[in-house]
Amino acid sequence: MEAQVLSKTYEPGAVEDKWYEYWMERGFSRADTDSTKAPYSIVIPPPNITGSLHMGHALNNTLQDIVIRFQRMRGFNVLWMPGTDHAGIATQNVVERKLAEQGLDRHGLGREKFIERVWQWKEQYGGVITNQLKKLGASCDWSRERFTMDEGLSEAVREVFVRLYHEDLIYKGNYIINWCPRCRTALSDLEVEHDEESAKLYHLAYPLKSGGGLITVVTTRPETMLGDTAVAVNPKDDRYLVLIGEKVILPILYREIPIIGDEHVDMEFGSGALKVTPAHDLNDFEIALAHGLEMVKVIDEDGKMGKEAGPYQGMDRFECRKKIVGDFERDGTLLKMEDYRHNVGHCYRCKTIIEPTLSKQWFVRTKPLAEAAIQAVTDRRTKIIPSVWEKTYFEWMNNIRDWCISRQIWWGHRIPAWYCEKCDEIIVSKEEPHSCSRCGGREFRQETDVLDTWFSSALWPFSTLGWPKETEELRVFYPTSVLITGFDILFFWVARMMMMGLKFMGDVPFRHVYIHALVRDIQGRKMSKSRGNVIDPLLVMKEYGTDAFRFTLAAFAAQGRDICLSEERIEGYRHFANKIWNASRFSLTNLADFRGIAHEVDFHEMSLANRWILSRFNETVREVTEALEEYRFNEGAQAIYHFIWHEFCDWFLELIKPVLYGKDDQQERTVTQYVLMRVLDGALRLLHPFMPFITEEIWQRLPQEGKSIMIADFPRYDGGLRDEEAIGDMDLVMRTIGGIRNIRGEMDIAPNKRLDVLLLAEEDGIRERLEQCRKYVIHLARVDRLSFITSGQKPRDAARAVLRDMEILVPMGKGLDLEGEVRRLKKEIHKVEKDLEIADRKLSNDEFISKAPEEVVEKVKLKKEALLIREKKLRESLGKILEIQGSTLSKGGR
RNA sequence: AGGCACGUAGCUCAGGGGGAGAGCGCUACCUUGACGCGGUAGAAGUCGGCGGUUCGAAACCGCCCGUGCCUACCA
Repeated sequence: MEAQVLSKTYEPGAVEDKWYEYWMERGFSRADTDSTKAPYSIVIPPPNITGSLHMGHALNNTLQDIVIRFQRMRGFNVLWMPGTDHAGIATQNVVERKLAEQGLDRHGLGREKFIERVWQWKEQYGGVITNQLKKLGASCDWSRERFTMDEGLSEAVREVFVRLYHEDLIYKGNYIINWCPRCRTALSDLEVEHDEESAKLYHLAYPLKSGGGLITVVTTRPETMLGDTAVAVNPKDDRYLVLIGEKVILPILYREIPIIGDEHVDMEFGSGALKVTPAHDLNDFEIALAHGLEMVKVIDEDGKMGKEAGPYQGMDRFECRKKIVGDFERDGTLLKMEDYRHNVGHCYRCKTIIEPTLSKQWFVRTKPLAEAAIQAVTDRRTKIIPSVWEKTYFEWMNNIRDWCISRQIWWGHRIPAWYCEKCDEIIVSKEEPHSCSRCGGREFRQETDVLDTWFSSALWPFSTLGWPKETEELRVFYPTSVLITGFDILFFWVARMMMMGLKFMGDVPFRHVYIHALVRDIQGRKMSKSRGNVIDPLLVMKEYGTDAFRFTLAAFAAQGRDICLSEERIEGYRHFANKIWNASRFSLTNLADFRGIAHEVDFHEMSLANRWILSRFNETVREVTEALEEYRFNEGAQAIYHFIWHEFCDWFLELIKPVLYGKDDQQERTVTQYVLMRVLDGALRLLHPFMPFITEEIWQRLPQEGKSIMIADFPRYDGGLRDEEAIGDMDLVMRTIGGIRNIRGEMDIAPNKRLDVLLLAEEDGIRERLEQCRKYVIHLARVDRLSFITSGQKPRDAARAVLRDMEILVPMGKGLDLEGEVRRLKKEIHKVEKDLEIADRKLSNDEFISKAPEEVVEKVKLKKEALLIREKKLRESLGKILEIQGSTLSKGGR
């Protein structure tokens, strides 16, 4: 017998890289456009090239890999399309910071040189995250890896831009946008984070032009008063009605501005009079448009006061605020200052306070695109899972606003628009134009703005497949099967892919959208570097093994919104991996001399243990398959966990040990080896999507011919293996053994002491069934002699366990702990009585009898009968014990 | 301000209209020839509170309390 040499514990570090390389070298994850198999595809949410693997990536990609491996094993032609995102602002910031360390800045370098530097940086560090994904086991088709700025994708971006522009779905316009003075770029609404902050609410008095009156306005940003071009009041407001049409003298600058009536003004808030600063507030901007007001920009791109700011020119906006407040105070026109909490917008990248600013930007007209995207989800061409997110999706889509897509940075897709040097005509085309369509001029300057990073991301599901070319990839793999992502980018990304996919492909980009939770720390906080609460997935993988980590993520994936990762859980699943390892070690040792079976064995001829485990395995196949089909990762994980540990290891392996060790029945031994082999192999396959590495490591040692478990068939449910009788008989065995063990525990009997056990089973068939599996009971409960008795033969001095269909007695002689036994029996009687009470209450309720479904009533009746029998037996037993106790006492035994 | 989640054993969390579950932790015992990263047994919860629907609610509905998140142009 050649012994397999396996170490006593599973060491993940030693095998993970080896198998990943093996898979990749042999191209097991490669998709094939010529395949006759049905296609199954997922596009990865492309991580930023600046990124390094965090918990969110780990969860997201683990779930994708589980689905991908599952579907691949089920026989689909699988494509998992990988790639990375150029991450405009983020990447530019990183490189700028690096330059700053060398005392350089991008302006000194110039645009071209700077972009060159970014590409260099990308070559050097951009692959970090993809290597980390490989560590995680992600079975992407790396031969197709794409980057949002590579040539093909850039062409797709230009194509889309040009087509949208010519359909008037992209326009350039003056608008108030979110400006980050530090990044010096416009941001979309989504890129602004709102946080509640403490501030002051200033009450400022503006003098009326006609005579000595004053009107009070209220603001949190006094410095913007320099750009005020009106004061607005609600036309329904009696206090101010007469003032509408009057003029106000703007303090400090002494500009005349009108008092206007506008219904948007809230009469309840502050004084009910609103200072209108169209160039620095969205709301004011809209009022100004409606009333044809002037728009005066007083804050510049760098956050400093501009030339319209009069005496404050050149000051930082917050310094200016202090100064102006001081000036008002001095003049006695600062009427009040109160504490106030309100939301302030911050740049999502650098946390600088956003300055709403009037600016000329490029926009996508989103409403026409959104209609189709709403329709596609309404009629379920794309299904959002879990469906609660549909509501959020609709809410946003229905209230969508035009999308500001231009960014004043350098790293990104430069907008394909050119301005004629002679007449300023805008020409939008994929390549630089030859001559101006209006004046025939031949000199052009290209638009300097680049596109929002999410613009190229929106095209990802088809641009990565080769669009605008008509490729085989598009034909086979579009629409993709599912998109798996966190809810934090539902609007940023999912919604926009829906719009673009429908617009340019004429079909939804994915059939399903599965939204998973975000990973938070143990206090439920979002993990972030600044909070210092990050758990580094790479360290976790190193310490506990990738498989244990992946399994933990899958097991946690149920929660709606949050996953608070606990290291104890990961440790628990490391133990699970080790358990699998050792069960396999045991199995392999005992399979060493297995040479296969001569001919197929009839399932119904097999031993109880064999039929039972095959039947249970089969059920587990069904559970795991159904769970994964519906993205219920935690349920799949739990089903396979329970099967392997608590059925395969706890019971099956223990049950078959005598068979494997014994030499007498070679036929049963061979069949059992066969079943062991089959179930172990099947369990590994079921587990493979969750734990790819350990399953491969073990599977390769099994006597089989396959190249890799990764491309082996996923087990299929087999109706022929369903065996209710085996399940029922094993239940009897397990309860009997449990009863004996319980007595052992309660009576404090040493585990290795062999017992004489008496079974009283008078019900029909129970005794016969138990007779057939007595060997299991004898072995696992460490029984010396197992005898069946009738109720007349009950010994007095026995510890007993009363089950619903039998009694287990262990004669104890003098060793019987009378008091302990009395206590235990009383406790059980109490429990039974309580259950009886509940059953009685139900059965004596006429309405229950008449209204509850028949099977429920029947169930309660049966239960009551069983309880009554059990109660009777327990009382009998108690009586016996008390009798002994009484006689012992009367003999003066105490 | 609106909206959406969540509140179940000491901890982390499943489940979900008819007998309260798992893992970890805890207690006791066990080096039984795969595994002490193990085994066996055990203790432990008025399923956030109050109402309602129902024959029956931990689950469905309403309100309240607590927590978290998302959306929003109240200066």
